[in-house]
Amino acid sequence: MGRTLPRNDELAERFELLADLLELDGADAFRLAAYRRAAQRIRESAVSVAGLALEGKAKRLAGIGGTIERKIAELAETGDLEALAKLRTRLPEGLVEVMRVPGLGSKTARRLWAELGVTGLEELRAAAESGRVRELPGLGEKTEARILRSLAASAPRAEATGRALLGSVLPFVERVVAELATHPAAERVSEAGSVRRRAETVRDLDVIATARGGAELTAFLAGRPWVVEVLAQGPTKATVVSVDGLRLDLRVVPPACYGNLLQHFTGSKDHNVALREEAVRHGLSVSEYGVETAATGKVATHETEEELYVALGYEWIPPELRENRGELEAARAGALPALVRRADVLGDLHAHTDWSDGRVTLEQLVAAARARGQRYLAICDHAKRLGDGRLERQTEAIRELDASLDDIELLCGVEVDIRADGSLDLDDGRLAARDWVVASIHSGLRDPGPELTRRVLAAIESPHVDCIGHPTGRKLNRRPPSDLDLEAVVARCAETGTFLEINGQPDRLDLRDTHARLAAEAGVGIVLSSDAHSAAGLGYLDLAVAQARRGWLTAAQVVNARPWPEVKEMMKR
DNA sequence: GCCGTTTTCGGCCCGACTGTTTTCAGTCG
Repeated sequence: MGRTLPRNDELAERFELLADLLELDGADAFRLAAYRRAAQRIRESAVSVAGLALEGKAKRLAGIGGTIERKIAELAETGDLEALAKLRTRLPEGLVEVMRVPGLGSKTARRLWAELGVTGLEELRAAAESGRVRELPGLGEKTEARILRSLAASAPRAEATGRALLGSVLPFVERVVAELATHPAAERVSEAGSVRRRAETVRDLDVIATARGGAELTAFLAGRPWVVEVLAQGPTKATVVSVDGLRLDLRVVPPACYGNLLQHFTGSKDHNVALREEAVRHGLSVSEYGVETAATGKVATHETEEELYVALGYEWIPPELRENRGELEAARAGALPALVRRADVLGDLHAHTDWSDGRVTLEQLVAAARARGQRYLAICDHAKRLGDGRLERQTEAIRELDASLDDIELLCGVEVDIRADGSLDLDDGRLAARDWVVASIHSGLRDPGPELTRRVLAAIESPHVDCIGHPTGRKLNRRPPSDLDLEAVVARCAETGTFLEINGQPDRLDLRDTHARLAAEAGVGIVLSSDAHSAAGLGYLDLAVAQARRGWLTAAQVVNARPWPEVKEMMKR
């Protein structure tokens, strides 16, 4: 085998840089948009796009044509792009950062370079501090002050990604929606934006409402005790900052176009752009205020999203699918999947107690699971904490508790480590006696892809391993996914009948949406897990369900959307 | 640069806000 192929995120980064430099170079805006669309498509792809390009198959991805396919192949073969090298000789690369300063853009950045010699953030700061920025025609004192504010604010923040975990904000948004709904002036209130789409991380929070008296409702929001700062407040809009530093936008809209506005503010941007482009081809112009028929100039409004999508020729599309990943075509054909719902999931197959690193007793965890209506629960404490006969004693405790309960079935599971050599940290005899076995990698996550892949494939070959836990080992905002060859893992899971997990821990959500979709389409059973280490942690199952829905999964593709006896029949052993 | 149920050429979502302007360009979501 020759050089290793560039990863999708590495390819995407190259094309994003290419687009930025082209923008600074004054290239046609549609060309830049094409590179950026392609970059996003590559980043989201569940399969190696470099691999596809070398086989001439990358063109199958929407937004990638012959030119970009050749450039991907060039990157895979030479490690660089001629186009990029050429631009670098013409433009200072630091100008990209200047362009990124809020309020500035490519045009302004280019002028700052051409007229003041600014080639990076340091020179920008110096130019602003010495009052030279305000001397350029079209720029003034306010712009100069804003640049200095942005530079001061962004320096310490550079480390953080600035995006909050869905799991950490969702309960808050739900509380805000409920609070607003209790106000007498409120009529309809809904979450919107990336939270409504259940994106794994979000930058800010959006809520929209209809109301008799918008000013009253925005004033009510601004006066909530958890609000520490009011950035804007008027009759139709308020922006506040919460004690946790979360920015929340409330928009109050007329009832007649509630559907149009909810759709608009739910996004995603890519979904809306694609939807509007398609509408234009049908002689319709879509905005947040309604749908205008170009020929007559008549504007139709829609009280609900359902009416809006139907008027445009689609089935209503669940928010989790609105990422322009094929949902518009499917909705037009009436071929959207019936997504798995929370109520479909009958049991939880991955939870911990204080027999290992959980923070609750077995009894407490089981009580919480019963309160949530779980019909079965697999106790999966770490094998390495269950030596010296503790595994056997825990088994007894689980069996005894199980015998005393008739509304829930308790399973003696285990989470085993996949060691560096691919072996498991529990012997075959004990593994065979478990009801359910999750195997996970907890070490060497930065090792080269081929090594990690060998380890996971070895675990898949074990007749006792039912499911691979948090397969890529990523921690959102903290640790990138490992270089595991997921395509190879998926293929072998499909052949052996091994399941893959969507781990619902807020910072894991692993598998991610596109990988789950790839695996399920290949016929691999997907297990939705809380990986709870506490009673409240059982609620992370909801996040796993959300991620599954973003991965287009139906109940039939979810292993634990079945009663336990049927799960047992699906298992490979 | 991509794309096609009019098109292989000529389109490419739509509106709000800001700062700097006398009518708009740039930026943002």
